[in-house]
Amino acid sequence: MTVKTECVFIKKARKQDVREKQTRVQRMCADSSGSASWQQANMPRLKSGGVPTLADVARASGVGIATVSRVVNGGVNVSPETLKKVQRAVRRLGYLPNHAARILKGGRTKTIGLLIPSIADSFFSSCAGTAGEVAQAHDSLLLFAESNNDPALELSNLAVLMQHRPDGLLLVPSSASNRALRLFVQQSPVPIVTLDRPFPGCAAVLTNSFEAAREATLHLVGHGRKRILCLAAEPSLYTIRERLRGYSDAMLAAGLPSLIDTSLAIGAHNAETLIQGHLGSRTPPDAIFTLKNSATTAAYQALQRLKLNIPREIALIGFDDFELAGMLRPALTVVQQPIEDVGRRAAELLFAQLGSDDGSTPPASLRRTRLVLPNRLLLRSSCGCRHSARGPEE
Amino acid sequence: MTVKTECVFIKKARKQDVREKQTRVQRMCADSSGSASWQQANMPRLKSGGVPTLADVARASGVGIATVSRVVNGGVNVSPETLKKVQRAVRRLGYLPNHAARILKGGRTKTIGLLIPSIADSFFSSCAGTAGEVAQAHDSLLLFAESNNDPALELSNLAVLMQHRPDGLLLVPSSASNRALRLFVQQSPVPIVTLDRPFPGCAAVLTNSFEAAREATLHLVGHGRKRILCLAAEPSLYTIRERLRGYSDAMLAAGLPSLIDTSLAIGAHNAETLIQGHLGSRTPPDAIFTLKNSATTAAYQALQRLKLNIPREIALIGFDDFELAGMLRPALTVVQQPIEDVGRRAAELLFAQLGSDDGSTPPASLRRTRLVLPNRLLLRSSCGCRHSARGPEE
DNA sequence: CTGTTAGCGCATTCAT
DNA sequence: ATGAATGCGCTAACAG
Repeated sequence: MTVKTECVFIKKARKQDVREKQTRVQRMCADSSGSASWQQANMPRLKSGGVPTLADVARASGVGIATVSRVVNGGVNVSPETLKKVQRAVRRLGYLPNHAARILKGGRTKTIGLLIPSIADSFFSSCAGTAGEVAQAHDSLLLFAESNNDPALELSNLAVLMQHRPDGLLLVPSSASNRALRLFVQQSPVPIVTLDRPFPGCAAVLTNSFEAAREATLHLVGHGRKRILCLAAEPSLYTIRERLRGYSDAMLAAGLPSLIDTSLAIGAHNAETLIQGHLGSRTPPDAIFTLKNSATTAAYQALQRLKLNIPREIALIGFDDFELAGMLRPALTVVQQPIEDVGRRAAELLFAQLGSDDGSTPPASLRRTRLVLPNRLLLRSSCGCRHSARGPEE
Repeated sequence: MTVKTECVFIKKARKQDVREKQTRVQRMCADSSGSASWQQANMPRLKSGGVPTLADVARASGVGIATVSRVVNGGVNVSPETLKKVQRAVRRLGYLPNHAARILKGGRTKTIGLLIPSIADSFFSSCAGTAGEVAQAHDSLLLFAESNNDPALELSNLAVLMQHRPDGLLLVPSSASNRALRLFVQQSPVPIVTLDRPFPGCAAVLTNSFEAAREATLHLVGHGRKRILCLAAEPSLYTIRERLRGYSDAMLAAGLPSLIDTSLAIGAHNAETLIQGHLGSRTPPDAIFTLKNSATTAAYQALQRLKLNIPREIALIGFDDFELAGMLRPALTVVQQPIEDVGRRAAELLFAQLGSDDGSTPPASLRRTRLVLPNRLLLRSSCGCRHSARGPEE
């Protein structure tokens, strides 16, 4: 017994040591009188050392631990007096329930994992924003991780994410053919909703890239453009592929030859050389359709430098709107994605699958839902349209 | 005993029920032969029902629970054979350590709380991005919450955040005079680093708003501008106040009258009316200095609509660079903030305070560190400078 | 090298 | 209305 006492003491001492850095109040007990009451002297030492716990509040308010728990969880079956008393202690000690302990009891963790290529990308940060709103409405927090579109990183970060036992997952899969990810999805213990790109076995919230690209291309065709250059980077991405498909489909339908260049890399300089190359060919393009925001700005920039008149000499349509697209000279015609809706709807779909806290089982059909949000061709000037500069959205 | 058995059964059944949605494999035990071995029939049911645990892996690989733990944590003091055996079981079951349980043992949670006004704001999402990189380097995850610059929301979301016991906090305080937040900071069990705005008692990573605003204003003065209108929204924010101070200081030094309008709200339309008002006055401005990104674009837009020539009729300098600032006609001169550094340095500072996992106590001086990163006046054309269109950064 | 065990803080049951 | 006791999954301190 003495041995055990000794052990306990050592343990407490260590813990004390560890928490010292984090602790504001250090109720000393070095002066505890003798060893007769080591337990009494010890108890408060340990308990008050770190972050306050239920037990601390219980002791401070002179009630049982269960009572405090009841108070914290809504205060049912607690007499008004004790309620007050405990609440005061809670405030005084700055008690906050330890989420980890709650999780361990098996309930929801009230967190949603969000795995996206990059939070610095405005597309994804917008999604994250609206998804976060929805999460907040469900009293949940967002747990972020980035994949950089790198399947390996994606997987490892996914593992880290899952260790935190999120209730569900919002995912922008780097590739649909990722074997390991596929496996993970199949045996995922929590519902997964993908954004922007589909993944087999997952619910998904997408935009109709194909149709929008098709429409945009046909719009250029309608302006009499014959040689429409389609400029893109990262053709491995689902959205890019779909847009390429839409472009090709339209060109085919119009009986025009597809001009696709997916060799565009990051950086405007490359774009300029690249575009210059195309312009110098014996059959130069009379329009450019860019499939990505960075491509759009790069192309615009390059055309500016080359002193080409937009849209007279060469028309331009970009995929994805951006804040200043309407402020440029000429204002850019773009395909506008309902970005914020993507994040919001995805989060809503996820929480729908989670069900309403109680044991209600939501319809299994949700697990395969595929939501395709419509894009919109935002006509401004760069496509050749005569655009009044005073549109409502500028 | 029978009663207890009954209870246990019910409990398991409930848990089973709850986890049913999340479970892929449902090893049935409804056909378990008789009730003689209900416990045996029950054990595997529970254990294999939900997410696999250490015990599951232990059973599957025929070793003890501690051994599995050792394997998972680096595999020291484990024979090569058992190592293989356990690792196989881990993979087969798809075991992932339950983070909550680890937390409960008192260690680091490997999460950093990030409380920012809005993740959709490119400034903060960039910060978040680099902060996330740092976190990832420290094997940590970012836990996001938004405040919308609303002290009340900030506080409540802070509470939610803290329940997850992050190891530290990255905070963009909505206001330095928030009493409750002050109190929280004082007794926070974890280190806090603020970004973009200081807060008493916290380490902070800022940019030199005052000096930069002063410099920008003086630059306009140097171009011979006399009536420089300073346009801003949300003058309650620290950064805006500092920039206003810098502007005023410069104007005073130049012997010019300060023209400040902080009534700018969100939305370009308002800006136009507002600017029109100023232009119609008997002493119209010959330059505008905007203190915020949205103000800059709004002003630019308004000037475009009013057909005013920039910079001939009116010069423009904005605070905060943005992607297309160099692509506009004319290219905008702006104060460029080291946004990504802010996030990175703040995170680094936080982890420095956290110490290197072991018990090493980092210098207490870190807790009060105030890092002021230099802004840079990026001269383009809108200020009146003759700007070669082929600068390296365009 | 390996298994057994004691809590971490909490919600929950059961007994009062 | 209240308190004591249990166990969630895990790590760390032991005993073999």
